[in-house]
Amino acid sequence: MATTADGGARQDALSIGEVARQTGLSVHTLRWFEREGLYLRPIPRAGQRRVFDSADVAWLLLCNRLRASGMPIAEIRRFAALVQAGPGNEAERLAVLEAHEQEVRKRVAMLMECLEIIHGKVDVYRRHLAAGTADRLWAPPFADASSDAARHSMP
Amino acid sequence: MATTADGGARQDALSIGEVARQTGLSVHTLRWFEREGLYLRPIPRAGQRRVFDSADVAWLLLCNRLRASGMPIAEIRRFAALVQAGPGNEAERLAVLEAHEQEVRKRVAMLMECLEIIHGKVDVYRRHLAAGTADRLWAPPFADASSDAARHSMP
DNA sequence: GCTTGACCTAGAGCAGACTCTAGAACCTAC
DNA sequence: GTAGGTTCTAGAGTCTGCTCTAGGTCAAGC
Repeated sequence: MATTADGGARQDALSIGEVARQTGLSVHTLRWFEREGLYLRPIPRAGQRRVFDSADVAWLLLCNRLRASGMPIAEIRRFAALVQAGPGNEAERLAVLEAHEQEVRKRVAMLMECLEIIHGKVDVYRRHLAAGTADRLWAPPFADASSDAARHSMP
Repeated sequence: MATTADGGARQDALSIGEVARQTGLSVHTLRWFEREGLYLRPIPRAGQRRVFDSADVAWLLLCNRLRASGMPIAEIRRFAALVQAGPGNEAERLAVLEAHEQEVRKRVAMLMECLEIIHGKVDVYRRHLAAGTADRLWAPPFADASSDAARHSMP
C-alpha cells in the first residue's frame, strides 16, 4: 500500500474526489462517513479541504466489504473508535471482527436454505411449463369454491 | 396443506392472530402486506375481520424466504400480481423467480469474497495477539509522522 | 351489563443509510 | 480577472420496510 519502505504515508495526499474515484463512494458519502465517525483518524485539512492518504483508501475499501456483508454503520463506528483509541484493545477489535464473521457465515447458510426453496419453485415452474400444465399452478384470484384445490399447489 | 382431498380450502379459517403465530409475522405486518398488495388473492372478510386460510400461510412462509433472501417488497408485489392475474403468465412468474435466484447466488458469492477478507483480518489479529505483537497493528490516532509506517499494516 | 381481548381503519412515526440542496470559498486555466 | 470545476458546511429530504397510535367495533365470559 505504501509506496515507500517506511514512514512515508503523507506522500500520497489525495483529494476527496480522488478518494471517491478510488473507492467507488460518492464525495457526499465520504463526508458523511466523517460526520459518522467512521474513519480511523481525524482527517486532516489543507485550508478547509480534507487531505486523505492511501491508508484511508485501504480502510474505506475494507469498509466497503464490511458494509456489503451487512455490518451496520454503528458497528463499523465501534471498530473505528477502538482503532482510534490506540494500542491495547486488540482483543476487542478481534471480537468485533469474529462476531461479524460468524454473522456472515450464518447469513450465507440462511441464504443457501432460501436458495434451495427458491430453486425448488423455479424447478416446479420449469417442469410445468415444459409439460404444458403450468395453468394448474395457481388458481385465479376469484376462483370459485369448486376449483380452489389448485390453491394448494402453491406458486 | 389441504386437509381434504379436493376443493376444501375454506375449511381452515384462520384469524389474523393465528396467521401471525404460524408465520412469525406481526398482525401489523400482515395488515400492511395487504395494503401493499402482497397477497395472492383479496383476503375475504367475515364482517370486517380478515379470514385467512392455510394457503395464505403457505404463501406467507414463502414470502418470508423471499424477503429474507433480499427480494424487495415491490418485486414480491409484482409476483403476487402475476398470480392474481390468473393462468397464462407462468413464464413471467418463472422469470421473476429465476432472476431472484441469480441475485441470491450472486449475493452468496459476494459474501464469500467478503468472508475471505474478513477472515484474513481475523487471522492477522489472532496471530498478532498470540505473538504479543498486536500493538503494532495500527498506529494510534495522532501518531507523529515518524511512526506512521504502522498505518500501513491495516486494521 | 360490563370488562376483556382480538380485531378494525387510517395514518403517523421510526431506523438505517444514504443523497441532495443551498450558498459560499477556493484554485486553475485562459 | 473571470469562468469552470472542486470543495466546503449545515441541514433537509428520500427510500425501504416496517411499527405504532388513536379511536373504534365486536363477541364471549362473568
